[in-house]
Amino acid sequence: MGTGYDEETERWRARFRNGCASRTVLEVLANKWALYVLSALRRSGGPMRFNDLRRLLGDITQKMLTQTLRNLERDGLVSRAVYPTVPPRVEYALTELGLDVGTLTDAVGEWAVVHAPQIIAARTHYDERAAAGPLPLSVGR
Amino acid sequence: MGTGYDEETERWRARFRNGCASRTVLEVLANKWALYVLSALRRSGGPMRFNDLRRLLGDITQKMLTQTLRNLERDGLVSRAVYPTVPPRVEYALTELGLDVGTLTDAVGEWAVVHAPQIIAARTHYDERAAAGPLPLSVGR
DNA sequence: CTGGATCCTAAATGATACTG
DNA sequence: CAGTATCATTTAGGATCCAG
Repeated sequence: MGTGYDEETERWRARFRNGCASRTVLEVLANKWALYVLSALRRSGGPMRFNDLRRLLGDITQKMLTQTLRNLERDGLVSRAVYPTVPPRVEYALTELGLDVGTLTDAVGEWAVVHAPQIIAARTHYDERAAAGPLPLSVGR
Repeated sequence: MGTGYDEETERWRARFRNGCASRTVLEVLANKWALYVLSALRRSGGPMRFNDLRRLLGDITQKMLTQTLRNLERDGLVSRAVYPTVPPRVEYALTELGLDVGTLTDAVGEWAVVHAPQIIAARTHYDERAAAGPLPLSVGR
């Protein structure tokens, strides 16, 4: 027994049932701080220490910075170098993969500067209509 | 009194303090189902009814499909047309903006098919090392 | 200086039952 | 058919304190 879908459709469905590559990438980037940490490391052009990042990012807590850096390290975008001096010195830098993801975030950024305003506008418009009470009956277009 | 950063750095910090456009876009796309719903509507090339989407997506619940569609509609990516027949008939389709976001998700997809395997590999490698116990002392590299 | 450990709140997701 | 409402569970994010 099949599912009632043709083979091409089945392939399309299978693609996201077992983990879609696009979503893996989006999950890496879409948490609250990842983009900013990557951007900071990119801007510096070299390694940055923990507290330099912390100060630059301003209102990130230690915990979230640690967590974000750990995730980026785990995903291979950031490298972590520990110098066992006292006081300790830890430097974070982009890996090749982390550098490469910059081409993608640039693409996102370019699309965003053009279209994010439209999204915001649509959102505002939608919220205003919703606040005005239930629609009379949106028939067709 | 300033913050101790130069003007260019201050501009960089300000950019994400009050809402970064890239993050707005990522937040729209990075929930569990948005990408798949957009992809389904794109594939169909025309409007789709609620239960057609539901069946095609397979294991999405009614609630999550409704929620995802509402958000996409609110953000201006999807349009909703209600035909007050009985039983009711509701059709969802991509707006121009929703169609346009396809160029972005394509870019994400292309980067992803090349690099997601590297991310997965890095992750596995990291987890294996972590499971092997605390590292002896990672000096430098 | 770096960051681990804990406790807490809020948000996302999901299961289930009900309705015009 | 296309939802809404409710409750439970999971995950993300954050505040605070402590330690090598």
